[in-house]
Amino acid sequence: MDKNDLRNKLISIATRLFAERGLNGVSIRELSNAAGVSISMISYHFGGKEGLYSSVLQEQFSSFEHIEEINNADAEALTKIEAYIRWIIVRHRNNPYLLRFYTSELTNPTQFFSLIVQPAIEKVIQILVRIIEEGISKNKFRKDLNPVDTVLAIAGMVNYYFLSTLATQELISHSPERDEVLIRHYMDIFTKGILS
Amino acid sequence: MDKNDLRNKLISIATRLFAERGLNGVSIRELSNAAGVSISMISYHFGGKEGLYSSVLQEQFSSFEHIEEINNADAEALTKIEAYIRWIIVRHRNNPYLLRFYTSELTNPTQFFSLIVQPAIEKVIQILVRIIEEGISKNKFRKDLNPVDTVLAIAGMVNYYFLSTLATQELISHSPERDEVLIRHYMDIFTKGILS
DNA sequence: AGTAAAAAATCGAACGTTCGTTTGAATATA
DNA sequence: TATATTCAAACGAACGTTCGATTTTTTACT
Repeated sequence: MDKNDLRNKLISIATRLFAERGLNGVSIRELSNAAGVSISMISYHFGGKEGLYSSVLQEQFSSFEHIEEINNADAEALTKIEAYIRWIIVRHRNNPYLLRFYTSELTNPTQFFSLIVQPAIEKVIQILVRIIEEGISKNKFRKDLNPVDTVLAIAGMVNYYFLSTLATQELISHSPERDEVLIRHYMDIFTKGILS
Repeated sequence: MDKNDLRNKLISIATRLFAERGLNGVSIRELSNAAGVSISMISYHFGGKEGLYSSVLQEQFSSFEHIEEINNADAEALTKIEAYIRWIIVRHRNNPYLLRFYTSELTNPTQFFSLIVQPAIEKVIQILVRIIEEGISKNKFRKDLNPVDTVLAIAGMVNYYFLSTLATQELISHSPERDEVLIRHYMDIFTKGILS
């Protein structure tokens, strides 16, 4: 088998299993059995169990690299904000790793955080702040808005989506249609609050 | 030592350690060492490691029982909403267990969820929905608001607070003063969106 | 193109460690 | 004296890693 074939296969299997039970909830024996290889392959290809877990996390956060597409669109600030909300919900809805990383299981969580997560968050915040500032400077948004705090208000709505889809599945049924209803509702309330 | 003394001591120590590293990240040897007793005490008093963990979780979610105090206050709907936001932030700020429970580590997470968490969430949502409906019926809020979705928008802001305080500590410094600024900002944006 | 040598990939077994639980004796409390 | 609590020791199971042998793939040379 080609080297990358097995690597990708192990990452794929690990992504599913770690999502369900976390780093310490899955053994390398279960992982290697599911892949049909011996347990030594995980140490060989990833340098150990945590190396495999880090690869999974890294892949999960890599999609944030494409956030800039939102800002490149030739649209008004409010449209960009809605595009961001829709983009992040579609891409990351029901993604357990957005929560897993908060409840750290790594031996050195700080290192992973500063390497992978913090740059991703910083990039998103920066771009959104720029969008808000653009809206203010064009007199579309209220002049007294604090851009950073406003970004936090937007991100709050979106973040709640991950929590609610994961935690309250039996309370509130989620679906693409329900996504749209909530996005419209969020934007509706939010729009009236920030327009000048 | 009195029975309840040791029980409370173990729960106290476990609350701190489990918060940092999760159920599988802490061994009963470390827990019992910290308490200065033998490891068999955990099985004796809690029926095992998961029994201790469940006791910790249960205690963390019990404070939601006091949510009704918010609704009893003789105040307008908008004031109650602000009171809710302040209440939950003050009580649960930086509480890692609000995230830990989402990334399940229990052998039977469904059972704990339906017994402890779901009733707590349902109660909070019900009370907030009632507050929104009250605001609508008194012509304070827009008549076309969907109460449930509006609650989700509010809860989104608050939930984000837990995430951001835990995850972005190095990005955005949090403090009681910062709490107030953000609460004011949230309420400011939100108010303009829901008033009739 | 064919072959031999080198490198990479895989395996199975074994290692030492740590885990949570159990047990029976000892101590404290009523 | 009877009951509840605590202890130290031991148990078997599971864990992640390592190691030498074996197989597969790649490279180098004719």
